[in-house]
Amino acid sequence: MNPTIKDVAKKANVSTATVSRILNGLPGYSEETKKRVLKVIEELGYQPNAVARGLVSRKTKTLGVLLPNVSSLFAAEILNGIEDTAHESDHSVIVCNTDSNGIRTIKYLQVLNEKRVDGIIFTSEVLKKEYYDAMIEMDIPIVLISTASYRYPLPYVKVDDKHAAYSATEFLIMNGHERIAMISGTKDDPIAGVPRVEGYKQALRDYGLMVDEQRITYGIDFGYKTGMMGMEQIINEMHDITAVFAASDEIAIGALSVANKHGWKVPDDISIIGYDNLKVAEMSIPPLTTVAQPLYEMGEIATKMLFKMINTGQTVESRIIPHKIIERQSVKRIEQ
Amino acid sequence: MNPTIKDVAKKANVSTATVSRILNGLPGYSEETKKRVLKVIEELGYQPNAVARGLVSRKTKTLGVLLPNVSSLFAAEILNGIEDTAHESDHSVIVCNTDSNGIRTIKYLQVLNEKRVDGIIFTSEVLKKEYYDAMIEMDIPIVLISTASYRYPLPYVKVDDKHAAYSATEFLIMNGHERIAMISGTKDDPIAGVPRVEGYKQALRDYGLMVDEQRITYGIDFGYKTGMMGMEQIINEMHDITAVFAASDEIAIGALSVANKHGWKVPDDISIIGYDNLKVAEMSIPPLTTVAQPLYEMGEIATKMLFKMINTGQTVESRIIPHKIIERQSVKRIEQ
DNA sequence: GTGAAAGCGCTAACAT
DNA sequence: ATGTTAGCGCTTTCAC
Repeated sequence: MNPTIKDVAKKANVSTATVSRILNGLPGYSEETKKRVLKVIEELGYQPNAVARGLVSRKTKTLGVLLPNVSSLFAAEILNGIEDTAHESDHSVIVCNTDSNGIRTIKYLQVLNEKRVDGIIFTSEVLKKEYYDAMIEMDIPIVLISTASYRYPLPYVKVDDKHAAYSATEFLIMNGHERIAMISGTKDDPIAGVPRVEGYKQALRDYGLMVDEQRITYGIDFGYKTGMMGMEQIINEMHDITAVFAASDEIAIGALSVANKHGWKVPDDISIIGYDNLKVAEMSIPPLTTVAQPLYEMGEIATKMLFKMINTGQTVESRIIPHKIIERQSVKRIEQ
Repeated sequence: MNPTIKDVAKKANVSTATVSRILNGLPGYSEETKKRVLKVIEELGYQPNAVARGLVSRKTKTLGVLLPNVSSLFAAEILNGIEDTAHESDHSVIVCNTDSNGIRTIKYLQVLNEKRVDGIIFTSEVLKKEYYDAMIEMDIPIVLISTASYRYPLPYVKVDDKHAAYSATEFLIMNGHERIAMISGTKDDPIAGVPRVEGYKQALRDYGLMVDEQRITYGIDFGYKTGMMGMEQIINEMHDITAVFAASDEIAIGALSVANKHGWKVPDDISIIGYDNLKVAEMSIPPLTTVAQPLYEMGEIATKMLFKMINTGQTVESRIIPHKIIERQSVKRIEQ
């Protein structure tokens, strides 16, 4: 059995109040008793019970993180940033793999509420009304990562998707490409879908190039398979394309595979630019040029925002994080 | 303010005991009062406080998971299996990124103890004496994944590393290869290092092939860079090699990149077999032949073992999980 | 500088 | 079938 504060108090001949003060650095005891109590704590191997502490203090020093897919590199890097930052401030994080499943998400929100976590980070998914309602009910600080809601006033941390997609397309254009295809993910995803397609179109328009809906391919997610299917379609149906903008690195890597399978050399026969800058981007053949989202930092920033809200009780400003192009070897400069 | 069980009791004109019984499915109330209480719970939006509950029941329904590197695909898949399984049994999981750092690990163990988690899963790292001591002190169920300790009696879930490495090497031999190099990870890692090298040597010996220490390359970890450096060395110093056994998929992918950079075609000029079967293994060019560790399932199995220990209080048998060769396109059959 | 005691929200033993 | 009550291990107010 773990010793309790009472055991410590008894053995040190003080009250539990004094032990508590010493443990929490509050004033109200002499150096001498402090020394004595600390010695007893040491001897007993006493470790305070955080559950009891949480009950009275109404602070559990734990955060909840909701992710659609823990096993993706994307989520893993964000989670890493969150966990490191939480740890620095002595907080634990509970991971919740929502699987993009509505009822599972609601279930998690309920569990996090029952466990009285101090704050929640909600990642990479569209914020449905029912989620928002449940969150409001909980009345604790919440920060969004890589998603945003214009209907609901929750602070978020994300890159400007439209702008980032614009930059990627522009990069291709600056390298001499004029017939550029795009492999998008889910067609009507309001976060990673629509805005990226719009950024792509906008860039083409701004540089006086033709926007052709036929050059845009959609998939069922932002994964490898979507990239493979998109590239198949491009190779089979679009014969004059010189470059493709992939809406994610996984898509880009799927595209790379298919290009390779068909004997197309990247970047000599076709250029590809990705989106995200996952670790795999530098491990691909050839290393992938991509527009980077600083995932780890986004997790870090969101967590710091959350702490600010937790500690001050105030709301905090959303943050648009700058993206940047990471130039590697999947895009070729071509001369007109 | 969240309503408490008292609020519910008062509004429903019953005692808190009755509410508690209804909440926990214990006998002792009429259908009618149950209906009435449930209605009040609904109206008030009451959610039981798991912290208070945990204090009295001494069960927090949360598990702690220690991982050396959350952002690796390897860890992410194990974590995924753990989280899913825990969720099925209504438990939460706290992730702890140890960063392979001793003092950080001890710190986490302490936090998990203070938070009174019901069990711990310790992953992919050598179990030091100080960790073990801290664990014993906590006196809660613990399961190891992808690591084991012969000195300490903790149940584990892992593949037989030596055997798996043997299988990989044997696979190469069966495909006609006789001069096989190996890119290992950390030289004296007792789990993923030494046994895999031994399995490799054993296979060569068993098939009457020469074991040459010069054909083994060591790195600083089991990552991409190690693979790159190893392959550089193989290309520069070992001219008659026809196949290489990489001690991890990341190593294999690093090797793939370097081979490609030097204009060596895989598998035509050199064959490569990996280890792990991460998701990236099928995304590489060419898709990687590898010996699979069922990571997700290992997380699942370990979690179930943990629950068994938690629920029965009994110890449980360690599990050696079968590995298997996943044949893709990075190994060529050669004729003598 | 220190202690007594109430209370956080719940469960469980014991009454009735 | 239902209520009373004593804790679980801690923090915190109020006394001294």
